[in-house]
Amino acid sequence: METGLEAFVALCRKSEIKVTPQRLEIYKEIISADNHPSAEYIYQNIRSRLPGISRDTVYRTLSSFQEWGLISQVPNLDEMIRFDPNTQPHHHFVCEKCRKLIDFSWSEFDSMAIPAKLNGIGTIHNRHVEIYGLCQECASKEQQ
Amino acid sequence: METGLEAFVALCRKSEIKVTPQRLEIYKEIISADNHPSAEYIYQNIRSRLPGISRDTVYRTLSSFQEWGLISQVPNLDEMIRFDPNTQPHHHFVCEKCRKLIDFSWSEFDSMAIPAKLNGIGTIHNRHVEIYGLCQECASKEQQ
DNA sequence: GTCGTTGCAAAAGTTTTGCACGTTA
DNA sequence: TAACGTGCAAAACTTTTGCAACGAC
Repeated sequence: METGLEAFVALCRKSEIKVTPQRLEIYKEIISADNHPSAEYIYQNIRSRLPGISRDTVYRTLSSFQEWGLISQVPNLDEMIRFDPNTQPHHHFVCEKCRKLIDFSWSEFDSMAIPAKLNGIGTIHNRHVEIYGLCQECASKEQQ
Repeated sequence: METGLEAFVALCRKSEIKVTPQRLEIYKEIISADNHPSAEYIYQNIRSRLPGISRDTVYRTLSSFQEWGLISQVPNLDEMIRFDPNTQPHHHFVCEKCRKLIDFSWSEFDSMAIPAKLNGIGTIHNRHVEIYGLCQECASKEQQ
């Protein structure tokens, strides 16, 4: 925890990023929360310590932290909900550029034993793979 | 296509669900679109054929279709973006009830060859597993 | 003092809800 | 005709943006 904060301040000094109370609190909240918080959750939790903070500071700071490689976004397809006429369990290839989704099956994965570390984690219902990359169309456009 | 539509009408008749022009168009759009469309995409595409249709009909119909098992939602953690202080590639266990996320690594999966079917699909950058279930806390509450 | 950051306010975009009217069976 | 479905309008909620004031270095 301490180490994380110190590393943050050191990185800022080195990278000419200004250290502000808001950034410190947001960073502290993310590394101490164990639930992969959302922007709104962070905002609500910080308000008691920094009463004047505004939502947009939280959003902008999180966006900056991502840019600087301090945090990452939990993989999520889109901000929009998308629908699938295939109601059977299956996996997805996701084009990072055009967001096209291609279904595929992977029986070898489906029948694979789950890591031993997950034994006491709870009840497992199903599993899903997402493979990210560029689809053929986008990959060929990229080369031009 | 035809078969899908006929099956839809048959299911409706059997289940005392009313067949309306809006429902038919929305269903047709989903099964013919190859891109796992969003509600907004479906709305925009149907408007030319059903000029009077409203957004909320599309949303409510999609919600009904899900309830009836005709379509599924593409797996997505939440409507909100969530952040992760762990910037290394890793996988997630997702509790379906409290939405808690637990990180885990799975080197056996990471080094597994990707299905041959995906060979010509494009450029692959990375892959991510999501395991869905109930965490220990929620599973024990469930039993009570 | 300079320039990056912040707060405020407003807006954009997705999704939900209440209510009166229309339509299906 | 009875019950369900739809359209309209408004609202809730997450996220983004423009601008003036503030604060870190």
